[in-house]
Amino acid sequence: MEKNEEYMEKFWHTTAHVFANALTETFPTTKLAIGPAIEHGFYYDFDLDKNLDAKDLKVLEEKMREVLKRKESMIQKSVSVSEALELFKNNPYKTELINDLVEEGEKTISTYTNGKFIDMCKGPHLESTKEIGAIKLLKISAAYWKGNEKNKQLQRVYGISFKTQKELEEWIELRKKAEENSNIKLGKELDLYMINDMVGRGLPIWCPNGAMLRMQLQDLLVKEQLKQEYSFIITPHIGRTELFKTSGHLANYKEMMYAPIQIDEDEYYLKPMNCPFHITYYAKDPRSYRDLPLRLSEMGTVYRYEKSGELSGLLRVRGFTQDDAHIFCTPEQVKEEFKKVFDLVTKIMGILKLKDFRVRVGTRDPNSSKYVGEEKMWEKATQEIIEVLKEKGINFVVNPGDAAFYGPKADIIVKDALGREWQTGTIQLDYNLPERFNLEYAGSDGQKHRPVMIHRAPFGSFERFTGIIIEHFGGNFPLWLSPEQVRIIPISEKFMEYAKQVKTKLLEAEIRVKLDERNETLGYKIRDAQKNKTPYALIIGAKEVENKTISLRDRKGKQETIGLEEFLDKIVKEIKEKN
RNA sequence: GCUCUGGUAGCAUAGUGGUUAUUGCACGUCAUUGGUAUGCGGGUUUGCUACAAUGAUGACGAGGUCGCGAGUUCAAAUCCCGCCCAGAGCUCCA
Repeated sequence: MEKNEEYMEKFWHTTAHVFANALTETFPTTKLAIGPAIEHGFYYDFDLDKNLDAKDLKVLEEKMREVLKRKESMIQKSVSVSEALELFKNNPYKTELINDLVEEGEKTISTYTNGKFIDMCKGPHLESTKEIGAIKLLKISAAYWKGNEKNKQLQRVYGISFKTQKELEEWIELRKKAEENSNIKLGKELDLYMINDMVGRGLPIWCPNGAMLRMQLQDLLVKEQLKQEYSFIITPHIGRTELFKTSGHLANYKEMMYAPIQIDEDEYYLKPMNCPFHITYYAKDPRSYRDLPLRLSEMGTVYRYEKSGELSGLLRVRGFTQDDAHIFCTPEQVKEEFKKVFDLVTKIMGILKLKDFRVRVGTRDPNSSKYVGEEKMWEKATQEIIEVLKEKGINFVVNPGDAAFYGPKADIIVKDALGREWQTGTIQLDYNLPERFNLEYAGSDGQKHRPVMIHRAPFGSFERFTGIIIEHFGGNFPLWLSPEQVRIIPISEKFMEYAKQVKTKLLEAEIRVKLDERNETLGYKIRDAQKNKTPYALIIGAKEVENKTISLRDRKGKQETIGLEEFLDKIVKEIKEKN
């Protein structure tokens, strides 16, 4: 049933009409806005003076079933614009939509009728509502009319439907499974991170397991960046007002920054970005074209104000560490540097089995004044990004108006193991900041020139990226990434001595290993290792001690007996290959 | 910030006005045990096979001003108000 997208769209769209029908019958004062089918199910936005709650949803579900029992046909009818305006004269939203359509050149308006209920809609729909056998209303939320925060807030109800009750139940079951993978749930279960009220919202503490995971990701980045001749620097978390004034952050980014801190006679701001500090380093010495490109990297912690409702587990926080770098180069080097960044991204995502990524190019919104710098520079920068993407054969879309205030950007969007898409990293070209800070280098002609900056963060932030990685792997991290790689389980205390020898040997080989010394049953300890998603459990008993072997059990339950040395070779190789 | 739903021990839960707030896991002590999680069934033997459900040896112990603060009441985890926090969604975004 899910396979035929076109059919499901019709199916859910028709269900949306059934919902609207039930809604208007229950609450006749409802003013309907729009109600499309979405990837899984449908929603309907409407204006109603009463805020609906969960009880109302139950009532509405019942009403929908009544509507469905009538088994009405969906009848399409095109009417003239004036007829449509008359038909929907009491509904300001439909009226606005009709006027929009007229502006786009439409001469007639399409409507659909089932029974007594009529809605403006271009379709297509099912022939009859009788095909819908099971419905469920999922949640209520607020949504802005036409998606604009400035517009009136409407109520939105999400729902889904299927042909049979069985399919509905299967879908609910599937949804539950996806929830099992949530970074919030797994973060708790695997003791990866915590968020504490007293510390503050949006400010996670990384627990040892999570910290290890993050350090491994960082290690991967550091090593790959060294291969591309990056340098690393470390900068402070706060800086004086003057710095952020010069950078333009106070003029363009202030609503994302926290209130200043008074220190002696001066005002300091928590840094929302690392760029001003990196630029300051660049400006320290006179630069020559021979120094460029200068690739400056920092795992830089920044603080940004996020509206309270936007915070979510590790995915959206208020203090986070970016895998930041700024590449200072000549205008001629921009394309080459851009290519190298994409090579880095491709390589790293490949290692993390996130091969299916695409790029969204954010360009300037011609009608907005929030940007700094000349239009010509923007055009050049945008052009260069697109050229590189085309040359590399990377999938991309252009999203006008999505640029940073200092330059166009390319956001990286990855698809995880469950097929969900996440925005992770970002690459931004910047012709503006070098200008504002009056950066220069001496060219081969002996003249002063202006360098170009590329801001880039392949992961975006360790917080968000780790959150995505948790969900992507469902907690079953590859061996090299696992906080605990091996758990040693002796069958009884009698074998503890050999177990300790094995532990020492593994520790010497830089393997993250724990020895379970608790006085619990073998079954309990095995179960515990499996629950913790530890890649390998080593069971050690009389046979193993005698033969200098270990009994190996992976987290899926597969077992084998192999020699200790053989195991060491195997695991070291596996870690090195990052499989 | 807005909408809805929630907040009971480390985690997960029961409890809608009436003694000392329920249960499981986790934690501690002791005991028991030990070969690949547990339960039940089957045969035959000490290792298999089939089915089913789910985070599991026993006893004891410890753990909670029921998110916070006012209010209603003889009596509040329970009803009312305010605030805080979380989740989902809108908007925004690394």
